[in-house]
Amino acid sequence: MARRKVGNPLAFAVLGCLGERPMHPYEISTMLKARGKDQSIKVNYGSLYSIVSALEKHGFIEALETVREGNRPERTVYQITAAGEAEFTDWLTELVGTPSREFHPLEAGLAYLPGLPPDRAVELLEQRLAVVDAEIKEMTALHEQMTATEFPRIFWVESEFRLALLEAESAYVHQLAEEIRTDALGGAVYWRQAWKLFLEKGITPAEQLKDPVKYFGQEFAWMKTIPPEAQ
Amino acid sequence: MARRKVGNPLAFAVLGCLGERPMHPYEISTMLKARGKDQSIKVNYGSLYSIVSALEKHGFIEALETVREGNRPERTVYQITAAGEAEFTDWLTELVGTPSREFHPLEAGLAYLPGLPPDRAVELLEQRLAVVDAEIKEMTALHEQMTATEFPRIFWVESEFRLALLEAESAYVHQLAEEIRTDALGGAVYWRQAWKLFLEKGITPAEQLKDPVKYFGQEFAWMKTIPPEAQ
DNA sequence: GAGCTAATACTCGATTTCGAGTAATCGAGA
DNA sequence: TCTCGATTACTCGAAATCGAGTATTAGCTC
Repeated sequence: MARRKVGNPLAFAVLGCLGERPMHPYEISTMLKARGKDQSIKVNYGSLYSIVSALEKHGFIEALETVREGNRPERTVYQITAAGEAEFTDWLTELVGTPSREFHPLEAGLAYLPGLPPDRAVELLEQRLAVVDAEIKEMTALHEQMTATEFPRIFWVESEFRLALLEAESAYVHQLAEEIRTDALGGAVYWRQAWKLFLEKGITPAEQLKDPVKYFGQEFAWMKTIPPEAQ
Repeated sequence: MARRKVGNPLAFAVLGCLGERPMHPYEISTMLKARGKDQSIKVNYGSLYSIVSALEKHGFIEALETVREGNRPERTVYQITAAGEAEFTDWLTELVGTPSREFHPLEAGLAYLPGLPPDRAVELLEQRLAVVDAEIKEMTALHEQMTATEFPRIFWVESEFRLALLEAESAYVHQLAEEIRTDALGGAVYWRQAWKLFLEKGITPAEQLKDPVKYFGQEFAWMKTIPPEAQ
């Protein structure tokens, strides 16, 4: 069984909403948007109704009443149960107190970076930087505005945290692009040469690995000694 | 239809592996582990066979041969197709060049931080810090070791990037915990008071919101003016 | 009062996902 | 040579996921 009976982060947001007062699913979705919680939690509205059912099935929420206004579809109003409140607190405790292994897509990309020619890699890293830096600028402006209107920081720490991560990403990517461009990155020369051999002479990476000394010089003799399980 | 015909990051890793030479699924899984790619890409071995089938169905890989060694189960060896190579390069290009909105679990937690008493929040943030800082230390040591053995940096940039993110997380969480502890965080005083009222007098947050001036003083009059759609 | 757009309030089912299970074989030690 | 745990290699189905679609109504304009 999964660690949580209902594991989708949207379920966490639903419990958070219903902790305030009873609501019907559609109201929950508008509330989440209005509060900007959809900026910090991935809210997929297609999953909302399945998640509400799952929460009800496991006794975290219960139907309070079913109302009909005019000729509109029926709306079931749900309220949180004691078990639901406990689940929410437990979940919140876990989210704050326990780091969980995240896999950033850029990590996956970097793990296969030699799969692109170095110049192309630099180009793409710079393309990413443009978008990331624009977002940093936008968020910074928003934060300044919230500070100016004295909207208490406790209500937007999640946004501050996101900004901190974006700034770290920007700084790292900036530095990496620079180091590739100037061949200051260890292995960059070899990387450049491997792509040159492939593009100009059609020598595939597999062939290159068979005789690294021939293609890259004596200092790459070690490559033969290391089996395919490099690293 | 989804952006990618096979969207699981593991499919990206499978294409990356088969780009090197033909392999059978189980060999792919051991290769990914041996290369440490499972550190940068979420590899769920339960999904491996479904993903390989999906890749084959869409023409990104094809069965090369089916071999049987001794009485072992049959193993189908797959090779990448031209379409598969194109898909891999396109995917890699996207991973490197285009930021995608990530939802860090801590962001979700911070968005509901007032749901915990301030002192408990500090406690949990510090608990997280202990784990994160231990990991930072471990990774730093590993990086030093790789530098010492002259293992080229280009082969571990993904690890450097992860370290950069962890360091940013640590710095932010450290600062936040400190600011809550010292009430330097905007709104922290109100947050503390709200929990005190609730724990000592049983006044629920909902009741408090109805008459903020009474509970928090004149400077919180604005809270009444802002409807539930705060922020 | 006709027509249009935006908002409201869901529903559906094709895929995808993944944990847990299975079963064979290998190798090390007793 | 017997056993037992580790490794090899894969299967299955229950549950989750999510985009895309639908139908109604409110409110606005002309």
